[in-house]
Amino acid sequence: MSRVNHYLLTVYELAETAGEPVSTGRIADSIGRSPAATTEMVQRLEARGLVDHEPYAGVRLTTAGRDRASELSDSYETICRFFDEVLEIDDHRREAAAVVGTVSPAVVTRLETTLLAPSSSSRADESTQ
Amino acid sequence: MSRVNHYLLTVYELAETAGEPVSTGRIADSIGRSPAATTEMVQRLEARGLVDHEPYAGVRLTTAGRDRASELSDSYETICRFFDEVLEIDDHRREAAAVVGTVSPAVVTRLETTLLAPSSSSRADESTQ
DNA sequence: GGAACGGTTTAGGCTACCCTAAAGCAAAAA
DNA sequence: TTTTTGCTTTAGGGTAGCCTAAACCGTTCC
Repeated sequence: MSRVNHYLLTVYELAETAGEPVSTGRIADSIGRSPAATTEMVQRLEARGLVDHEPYAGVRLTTAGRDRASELSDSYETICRFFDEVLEIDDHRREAAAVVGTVSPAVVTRLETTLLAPSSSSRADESTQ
Repeated sequence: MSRVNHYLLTVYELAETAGEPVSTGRIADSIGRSPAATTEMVQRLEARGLVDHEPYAGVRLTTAGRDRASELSDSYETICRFFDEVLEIDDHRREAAAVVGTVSPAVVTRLETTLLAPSSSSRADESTQ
């Protein structure tokens, strides 16, 4: 996904688990980039109105940022489940993170449908047999 | 996919349909970039040993380039079919182009399996009913 | 042969991202 | 209160990709 989306989703997840404000260091660790690169990207997120950044303290999602991150998170979850349950990919989280934001909402919607109607070849059947 | 892969696959497809050498102008039109950007990328492909570039004439794939492009093409076809036949995405070519090279070979392999065992909710069943 | 034309390449410049090193800040320790 | 410490930000620099405008090349046409 675009770098911006990746950072935004990361902030969202960290905010959910550890609360706000989220420090740039935490984001950097989580996303595997240098603190400097993270500060820079945080400033870009702020310029787009997705987060509020208080220097040396951390960031908080704006309403717009939270909304967008939430959608991203839903898409991520769907893709993740598809990779895990249908395709049985070991590293489904990484794979999902790579494609979320790359595929259109239409693809995500159709994947959701697929998850609701499990194929005869998927592991998702296990619970229905 | 990475830009390099996108250009490489495009060269491969154009070479298949119109033969070599492939002009940079053709590549530019096909990929939707300026001729200048295309020349630049062609030089990068050449630096990586994927194509031979004769200035003002065009490019020819090297053996390494053709091999890699061929794999890319197979992955693209698989993803394309999945998006078309299983997810029924209208713009499946564009969507597929966006994710090929982003997902791992493991995902492509598993998608192939899925295509061989169509789900009850997919259009792929039409031919089997 | 020479000029005009169309496609190609080079020049110069821009944004997005990333890094390391240095500077800055705030909170804890002395 | 001063110093130390740890995290954050800024400074400076690099690569990938893209663009427009200008220079360039080969071919075609006079």
